[in-house]
Amino acid sequence: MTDGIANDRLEKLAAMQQAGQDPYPARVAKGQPIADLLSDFAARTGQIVTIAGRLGQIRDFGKLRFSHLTDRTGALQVAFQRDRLPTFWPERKLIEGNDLVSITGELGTTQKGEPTLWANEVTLACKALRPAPEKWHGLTDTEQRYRMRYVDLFANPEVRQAFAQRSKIVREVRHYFDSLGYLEVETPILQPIFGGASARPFVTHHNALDMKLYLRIAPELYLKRLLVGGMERVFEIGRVFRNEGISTRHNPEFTMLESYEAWADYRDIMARVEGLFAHLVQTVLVGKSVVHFRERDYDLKPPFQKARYLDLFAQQNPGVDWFDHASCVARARELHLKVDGIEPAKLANDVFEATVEDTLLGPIFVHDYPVAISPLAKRMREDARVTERFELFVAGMEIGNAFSELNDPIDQEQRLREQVAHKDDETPGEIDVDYVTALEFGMPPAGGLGIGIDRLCMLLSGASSIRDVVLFPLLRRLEATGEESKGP
RNA sequence: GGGGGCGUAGCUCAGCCGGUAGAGCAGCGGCCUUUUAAGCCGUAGGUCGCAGGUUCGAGCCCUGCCGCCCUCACCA
Repeated sequence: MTDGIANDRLEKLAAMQQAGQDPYPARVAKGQPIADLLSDFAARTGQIVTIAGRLGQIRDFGKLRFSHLTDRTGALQVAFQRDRLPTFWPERKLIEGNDLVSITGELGTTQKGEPTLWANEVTLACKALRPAPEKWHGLTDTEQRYRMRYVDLFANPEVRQAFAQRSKIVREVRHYFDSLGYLEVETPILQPIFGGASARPFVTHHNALDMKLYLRIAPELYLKRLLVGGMERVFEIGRVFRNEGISTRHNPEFTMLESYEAWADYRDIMARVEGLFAHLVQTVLVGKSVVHFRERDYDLKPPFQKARYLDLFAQQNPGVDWFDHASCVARARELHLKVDGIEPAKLANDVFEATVEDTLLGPIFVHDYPVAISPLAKRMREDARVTERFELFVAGMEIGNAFSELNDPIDQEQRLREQVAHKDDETPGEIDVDYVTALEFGMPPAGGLGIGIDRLCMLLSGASSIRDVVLFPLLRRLEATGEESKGP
């Protein structure tokens, strides 16, 4: 396993150990945040301070050497001067670029005016046995960046920044719902029956109970049980798992926000979504509501456009009746879509996706979806063929999905029964009877919402691939070779 | 699963028509007290993704495989 470890670094490590120095001390002098030092640097000139972090490449001038030290908040130049470091100087070469160090010294500037810490004391905090990637380009090979994200993160500051942004987005989403009196809850990830969406699940097994379990594809059915229980405003931000293809918009595990609010309908939830975006624009984007995503600009400042699902369908498919199977089949053939063995409702929706989705630059709310593709949504008062449901699209990408929740247990059971009857790989094999029972106890009228947090992050940070907002995207395991195959 | 692209030193990349494997950075040995992609001199570093094949000769051509990226399909 010494592959990639430079020999000279091992030699330096051995030299230090021989000299009685610990290359991996448990504790070193803690550093002050570099950003704090830089914020009022002029006033701090002459102060003795300690900073700690990773050392950059060293620029050597004989009796003077420069480097930069990076911590979580920023980077500061460090100068090592022979005359200031009588004991450290002879062994200065044992500490090199990419090592983690704690340095105490005096703040000052160089002749060129660069803020600099003039080191008086240097302590190795951790010897790095592998060098940093190339200083100018960083790590660019995408495969390496994903497989060794830890290197990507320290070598490419903009990557650190992107994930700091993700953290901020999640925090502000949480803050928004919190401020509306929603309770944050956690529901089962291991589920005996999967439901709440349409996707193939990951399957696992509990040994002690000898029970088949699924990793959740959505938390929906559990969250709505909480509405029955009187928790009138709840939300969950958590991982869901879908055993589907991988693409720039799909990772097998991703983060979903779901929220449910009693005594609200989908119109109220639409307002909540706009409120959420207004909040994110203000906090995360600091007022700059236009984001650049995949070669285009999008203004995320509400209010958003609205359009009926069936109107959009009719616009792009003139003369085609969504509810008439024969006419949808003809249109699907025209579009070279798969027709055989596809449920009529799914086929009609496939036509919608093929013809409409790409045109939804948005942000736009598409609303009033047909019942057949909305098994958990309440029917519209005016037209029982469609439901009170909307999806939010930006850049042709589905960001959110919401509806007035179906709370009629009899209608719900019927729809679940139909689903199971037309079961495919993505339908639960059985009805979640307990969920129907819960509805029988009475669930208040409510509006629910689901938002893909990863896609939201993509949009807000302009990342064109979901892998750029997921720290450790799923990759195929590399074939173990020889001794590397030995595991713990 | 289909189509396209890529894989060469630790990193970033060259490598022409098939003819001894290259550079920069990082490293190592020197010189240098104000650099910040420091500079200069010297030095070391390779299973060219893997396995076959064609050829006098393969990083380059052919076949298969592995991995990654893009794209289409799939994925409400």
